Amino acid sequence: MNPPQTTRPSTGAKRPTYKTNPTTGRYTKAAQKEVERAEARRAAAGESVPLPVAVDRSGAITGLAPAAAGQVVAEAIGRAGALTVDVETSGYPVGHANAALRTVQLGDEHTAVVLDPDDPAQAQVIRTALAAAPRLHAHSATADLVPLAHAGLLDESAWDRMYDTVIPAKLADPTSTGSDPGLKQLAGTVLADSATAPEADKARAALFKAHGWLTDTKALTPVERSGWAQVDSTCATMIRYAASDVLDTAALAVRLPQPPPAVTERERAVQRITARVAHRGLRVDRDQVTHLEAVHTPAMHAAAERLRALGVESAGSDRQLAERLTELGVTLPRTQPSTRHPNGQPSVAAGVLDGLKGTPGPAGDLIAAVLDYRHHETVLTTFLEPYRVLCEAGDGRARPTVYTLGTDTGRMSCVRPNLQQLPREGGVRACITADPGHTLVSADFSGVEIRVMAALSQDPELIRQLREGVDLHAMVAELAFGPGWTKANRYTAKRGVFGWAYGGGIESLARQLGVTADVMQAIVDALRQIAPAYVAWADEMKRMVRSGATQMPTYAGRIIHLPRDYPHKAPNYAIQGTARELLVDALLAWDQTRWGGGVVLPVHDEIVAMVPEADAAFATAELVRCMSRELYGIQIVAEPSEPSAAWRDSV
DNA sequence: GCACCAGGCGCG
DNA sequence: AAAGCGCGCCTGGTGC
Repeated sequence: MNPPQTTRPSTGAKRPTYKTNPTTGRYTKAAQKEVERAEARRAAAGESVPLPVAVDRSGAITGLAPAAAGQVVAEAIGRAGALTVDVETSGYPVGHANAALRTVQLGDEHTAVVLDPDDPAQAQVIRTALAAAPRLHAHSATADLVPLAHAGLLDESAWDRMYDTVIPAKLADPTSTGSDPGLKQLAGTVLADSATAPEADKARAALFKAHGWLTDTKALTPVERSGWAQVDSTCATMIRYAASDVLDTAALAVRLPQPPPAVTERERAVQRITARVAHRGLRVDRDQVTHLEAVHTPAMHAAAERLRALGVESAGSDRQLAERLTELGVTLPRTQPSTRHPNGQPSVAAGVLDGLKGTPGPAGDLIAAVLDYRHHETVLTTFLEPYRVLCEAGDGRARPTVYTLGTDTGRMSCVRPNLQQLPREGGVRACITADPGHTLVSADFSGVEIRVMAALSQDPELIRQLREGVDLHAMVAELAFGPGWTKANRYTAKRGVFGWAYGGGIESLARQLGVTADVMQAIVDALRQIAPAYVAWADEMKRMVRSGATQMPTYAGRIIHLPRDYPHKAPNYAIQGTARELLVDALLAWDQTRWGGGVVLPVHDEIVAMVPEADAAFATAELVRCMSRELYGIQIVAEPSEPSAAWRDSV
């Protein structure tokens, strides 16, 4: 093994020459400032050390030859029996023109080696180490494995060996790990004083600030503004920052409480399945994006014009809107009090405005215009524009990351882009398409919440209704509104039942539903009469939390951590968390079919999967089979959608 | 000019 | 005492 090189001072860029005053020979004021700024930047960056380097927990940096780096990594694998991996990128998503893998960090909790993947010798070290490690650790592994796979440094089979620290972190009681699963916060909470990441991140932030670079970059952030793209990866500050993630992740891997192996394996399996969409992506139909933009853009502008004519200059300003509506004689409710607004602010939310839609005169026109404006604005800015950017700045594919334990109930979440929140109507979903020769099949659980309610509470009446296909919401509507109940009454009853089942108060729900407290009370009385065992079960859940029992095991063995300070949330956590396990089981079952290796997208109670065109009908039937099962004697049922090359509206 | 918050809204 | 639940992303507005 080569002896480690000693750390050496910066060889950085040549210092620029500055203007001096010709008579005095001194720097001008502006030049003086420039000198100071350059000095501050150098100080924030620290010395520069060519990669690869090794970094220990004290932050000491040791320069290495590539072969020696491989040796240090091999020793870490030997010590830990696993390799912790982390990467730094340019901050742009894979597929984007500016996407780049900048450094790769490998090691254990004692030593992290920072490598430059652009150097062929170091790339080989990375490849060899990643292939050799019997186990891999990362925190939020998708962010590391996807860029590594795209750089050809590993393949998706690496998931078979990945033990993501997010899994034990999110399975643990959030009061012990903090609600934010981000590594910096988690390391600070779990590792306390021995954490290296929080301080390293502070230094990194100071460096970005000294250069005026952005931390929070978007797809359209100019590359010269992005700190992640611009920063010198060989400066001590970035080396320590990069290394700290490995050091802390490796430490977390051995310190986080380990769930039962069967639970861990189940979570690893579903993470592997949902990671495919992040690796391979789904094709965005640019023509559909263009078509919808051509509809929504002029409509939004027209609505903004109407708003101006009615006295609201800035169409997106809720404050101006509230002011104008008040001038026109409308009384608005107030939002929740906060530190900034101790009395709340006048609320102009859709729920409020919907109830005022019929107001005669300019106020009514104003409300109609703003609801119209908001709709078009949301569709354009939240969905269509980001999709267009994926086509123009990227390769036309959306590669969302699915967080399989994204929420405190255990539900999954989805980011960059969040394909779980696409409008059900209006053709936005059709922007997401299958690859040529393939089709999207999908199915959703029917009435899964009510079925889980019945399963958990074992309410005999709910069970009977589900078996006989009786409409609970219609029964509630009949009891609450009388025999002449309407479809609208049934919808109100449905919202009331779920709202109350999840802990809502009569007054607050009545306000949300736009009914009197008496009507809301009648809905609740009806539910109590129809499903008393369910109501008793919900009460018992809350009582348990109040008495300190906050751990509810699901049928799959995962513990749902009920929020100690909010007993009224317990029934919802139990139901939502149990329904999540049904989704996991369906994904695991789907993975055992012949389409198992393909791209899937879970959407809480729906699964979308890409399959070869010719298989559409059979695959749909199989997907329904994978989603169907029995839960505590209750049939869990799935409803297929028509297969299609583009994701279909859901109504 | 950036980071952060609140309100709002998309989904389940 | 009472509190519908869970998310992610957008804009406007504020504060540094």
